[in-house]
Amino acid sequence: MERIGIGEVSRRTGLGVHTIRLYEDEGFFLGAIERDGLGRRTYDPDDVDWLEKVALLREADMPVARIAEYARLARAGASDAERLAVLVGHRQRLADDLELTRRRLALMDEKIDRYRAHLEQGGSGPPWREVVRARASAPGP
Amino acid sequence: MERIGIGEVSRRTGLGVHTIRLYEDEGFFLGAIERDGLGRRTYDPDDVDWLEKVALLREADMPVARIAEYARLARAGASDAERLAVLVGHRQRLADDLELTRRRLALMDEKIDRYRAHLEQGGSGPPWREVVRARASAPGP
DNA sequence: CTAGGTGCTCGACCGCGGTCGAGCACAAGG
DNA sequence: CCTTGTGCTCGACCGCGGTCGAGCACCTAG
Repeated sequence: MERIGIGEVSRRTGLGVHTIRLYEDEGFFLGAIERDGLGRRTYDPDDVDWLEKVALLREADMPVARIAEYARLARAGASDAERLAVLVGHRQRLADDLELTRRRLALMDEKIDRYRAHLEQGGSGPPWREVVRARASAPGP
Repeated sequence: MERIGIGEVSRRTGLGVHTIRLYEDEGFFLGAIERDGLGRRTYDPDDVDWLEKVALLREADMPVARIAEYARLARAGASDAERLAVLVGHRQRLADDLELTRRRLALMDEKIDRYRAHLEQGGSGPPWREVVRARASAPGP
């Protein structure tokens, strides 16, 4: 087993060294990361494989705490169902996000359509221009 | 024109008073909010109408800075196209978000499918169990 | 001896959008 | 007089996930 340094892990995974250390603090790894005689972290290729897996979960926007939980279950030898549930739980969150974004998009489309309709109907400006004018012509005390 | 206090605005819009003051600092309003003799903000119904509109933009997740820009354009009497562009720009961002979330969802689905396939194929655990076992049976120094 | 490379810890800072509390001022009403 | 209600400012704090820098230790090559 070759043992590699954090810089090499960074190069292989594309993660910054600060981030890798952070992930360790958050409990992402399956076991404790060993140190060499100088106190430097040393990783083996399995660590890197695992790290790439959890980094992929991050790319899927799984929250750090969720990933930590996932790793904790793996460490503790929890049932398959429990681990799977974490993945499925996040999938659900993404599905909800998708729906939320859809609604927001619909909202913007509605606003934009109204705006355009207003302009085409000969509106010389948005519905607020009058308000701005009123303020301009009647400045406060 | 009735002038109402910030508490009443809060009640009408559902926004917290802190938030309303924050929005003022961010430049959301079309004009300066007047104060009464005691230094308290007073709003008229037009302010509330406008505030409800920008709050709707927030519900569509438009960033505060973008809304501020939108308001600035309205104040400055910018062209319709400019104002519309802000809305359309945000619409685009939402469309991008939607696509991103779709990709993340696909990623999770793939992971989950793989996991399930692995279990059905008689795997007694996830592909990493071996790694965990190896660590457990050969604990470090 | 010095420079360069690798790594360490600790703590600050970033964006984002609130959210809260302390400590104050003032008015109305019992 | 004292309470209650309303509001003010200023600055701290939250979650989230990094990202960075300072100051240090140590090895190796020239």
